[in-house]
Order: sequence, then structure tokens, then C-alpha cells
Amino acid sequence: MVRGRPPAHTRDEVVAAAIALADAEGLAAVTMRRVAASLGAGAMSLYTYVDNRDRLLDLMVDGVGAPPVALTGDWRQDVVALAGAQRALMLAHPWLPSALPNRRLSGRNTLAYLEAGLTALEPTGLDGATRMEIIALVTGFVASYVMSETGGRQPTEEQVAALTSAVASGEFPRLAAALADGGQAREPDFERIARWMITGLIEQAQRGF
Amino acid sequence: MVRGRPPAHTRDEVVAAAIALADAEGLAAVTMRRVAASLGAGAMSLYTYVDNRDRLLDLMVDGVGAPPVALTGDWRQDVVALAGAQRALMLAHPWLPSALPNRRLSGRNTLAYLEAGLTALEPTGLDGATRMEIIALVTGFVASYVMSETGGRQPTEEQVAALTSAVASGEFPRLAAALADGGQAREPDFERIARWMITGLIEQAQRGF
DNA sequence: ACCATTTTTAGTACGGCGTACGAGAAAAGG
DNA sequence: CCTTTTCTCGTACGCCGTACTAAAAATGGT
Repeated sequence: MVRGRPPAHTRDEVVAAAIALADAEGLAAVTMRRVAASLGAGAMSLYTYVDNRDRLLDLMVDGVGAPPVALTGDWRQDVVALAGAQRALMLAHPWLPSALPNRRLSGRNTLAYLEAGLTALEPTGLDGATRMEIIALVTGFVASYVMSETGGRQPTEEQVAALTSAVASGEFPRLAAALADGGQAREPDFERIARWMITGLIEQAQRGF
Repeated sequence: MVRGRPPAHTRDEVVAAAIALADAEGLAAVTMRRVAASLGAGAMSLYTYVDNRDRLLDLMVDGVGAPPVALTGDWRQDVVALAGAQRALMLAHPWLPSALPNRRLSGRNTLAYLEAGLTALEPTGLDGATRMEIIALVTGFVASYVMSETGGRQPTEEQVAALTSAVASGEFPRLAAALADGGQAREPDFERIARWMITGLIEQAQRGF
């Protein structure tokens, strides 16, 4: 048997609590104290399960876990499906795109996702390093697509004033026109953009970068 | 004449000091106290020039200011040039890609950049809203490209251990292979990838999205 | 049964953060 | 010179991540 006092929780519980908090109140609400409180534990107890807050964020990113995507062997279709799964994950966890940057490959879910991506790209005949780069670029594309999709913050009053005065100044005529017909934005259709982007990227890569 | 006590600094000075600090020590070093100290001012004095720290970050993003790009009327060439200018800016200010997310259009430099992008895209015949979307997507692409270019953090010992054991487990054979030949990464050539991506995106858009 | 050992728990505390508040300083107008 | 206006910045509050440490809870050995 193990020797010491048994842990009251598990790392997975801690990560799940952190994810729940982020889903409910955003990444800023994920503090050690609040995560611990939501488990009924003391703040310092978390450090038994997690090195520090930054690693907890790593674990959260991995912990949302992409659902498995069935691969067909058609790389176009498969990579688009993987990108779609990533998008769905980011829409379900809006903090995810902003938590992604600067996190290196870490947990099993991320590794499994990479493996799936590499597998999907296998029929392209590209070498491993290139396939890894393509996966990173596609992920980045999906992240920025979702971030523009979910909007973002409202501009402040000062920013609105600056914008309207800039528009009124006539210095930015095309911007003024674009904002004028920005009201009726059409459905952007993620699938088609992703398909096109992915196809092009890979065909370019096959041509030898 | 103005009535009250004259300001000891200007907003631009504050923003410049913040940018200098971020360039030297990263975004995390940009605290109100440290920015103020680098100006020889008290921390609270900054609030005369800036609403709060978040607005300061907005102003920093705008403050790095893209150099003007001479447009030729060939949208392919012009948009690629604009993307290249963005990349150069992000390479010069490595904190920029991670500061970009969630910031709405704000200052004159950003507006000027948007105007340039809209102008470059004018020959495509696309409507304003679509052109705005394309600019956002291209910017997002450049940001993730640069972030993967400048690398990122080192994985922890635990992460390395997890990675090597995962690779050794044979569960992720293609990942193992990709990491094996990941050593000699070739020059990715931003220009060609950007050109291809941009061309494809726009031609897709012209086709009616 | 008891004690040594090992591990987890969590209280306390420290330095740093953003920033609300308000007293004092510095200019201009009357 | 006094009022008005504006900027300066010391103090303070609540929050943060987390180092340190004593207490608690389990096992293993005798």
C-alpha cells in the first residue's frame, strides 16, 4: 500500500473544476483559491496535484479533450473534420482560443490529436516535420476564426468616439464604407473556408514549400 | 490657455514606455507601477493618461504602428506585402501576437492599416464586410505563423517525461516518427505560404463564399 | 499497541498586482 | 490673492500566486 495520507482529490478533479470555472466565468476566474474553493479544499492543497497555475492551464487545454474523429483516408475530408472538431471544442469553451498560445504539446489528448492529424495527413506523402507545421497552422487558423466568430469585447466610449470621428474625417473612406455595409454580415461558412485553406496549404507543401 | 496643472508627460510617452518595457522583458513586466517608474512618475499618475491597464495594452498594440506599405494595385502582391509588414512588426515585438487577441479596432494606426488593407483588396471587387473578414483572417494567420516561428516555452521535465513515455509506448507511432525527423526543420518561407493562402482565400470569396 | 515514516492538508504570510480615494501641488482667470 | 481646474502621487484595499510549516492521516516495523 501507499505510505502517506491519502489524497482527498485527484489531478483530474482539479482540472475539471478549473475547466468548469472557466466555462462559467472565463479564464480570469480560474485562480488557485477559487478552484480550490469549488472543490471544498484549501488553496495550497492544489499544489499537491499541480505544479503551479500555468501548468494547470496546460492541463486545462489538454483536459477539454477533443472527441475522436473517424478518419476516412481522404486527407481533405479528414483534416477538415479535425478542424471542425477543434472549432466545436473552442465554441464550447470560449476561453480555449486565448489559452492556447504559447502552450507546448503536453497531455495525452493533445498527443492523440496530433497523432490523428499526422495520420490524416499521411496520404499527402509529406514528411513528419511538414505535417506538424501544417497542423499548427490549421489550429492557429481555427483559433483566430473562432475568436472573430465569438466577437470579443465592446469598444469603450472613447474608442467609439475616436472611430466615428476618424470615419467622419474622411481620412479612411473605404473603412467608412465597409462599416456602413457591415451590418448585414453573411454566414461565413467555416467548412468551405477551412476546406479551401487546407487544400491550398497542403498542395503548396507538396510542391515543396 | 488651459486651466489646470500641466501634465508632466503625454499619453504617447506612457505608451512608448510600456512598449519599451514589453520589448525588453515581455508583456508580464508591463505593470502600472513599472511603467510609471520607468518614467520617473508615481503609479497613479498613469491614470491621467490611460483609463486602465487593459486600455494601455490596446494603445500599445496600436502604438507599435505599422510602417506604410506602398500599394501597387495588384491585390495579390499588396496583401502579401501588408502581411509581411505585419510579420516584421510581430518579430520586432514578440509580445504582439499574444497581445492581439480580443482587442477591437482602436487607434489611428490600426485604422490606417485597415484602410490600407481595404484599399489593397479593392481590385478584388469584394464588398466591404467580406474584405474586413479577410483582413482579420490574414492577421490571425500571420499571428499564429509568427508565434510558431518564435517558438515558445520550454516544456517542463514532467512534460518531457510524459512525451517520451508516450512516444515510447508505441501508441503514437506517427508522432514518434515526426519528432524523430523534426530536428532538421527547413526554412518555411513565409512569403510563399502567405501568397498562396491569400490568393486562395480571396478567390474563394470571389466565388461567393 | 506504539512509534517512525511518509504524504497530504491547509493556515499564515510575503511580495506584487490593479486601482479607488483624497490630500496636496501647480497652473490660469478674475 | 483667491478661486477654479487639472495633474500628482502616497496610502490603502482586496486579490493574486505561492513559500513555508505545523498538523493530520495513512502505513510499516517492532
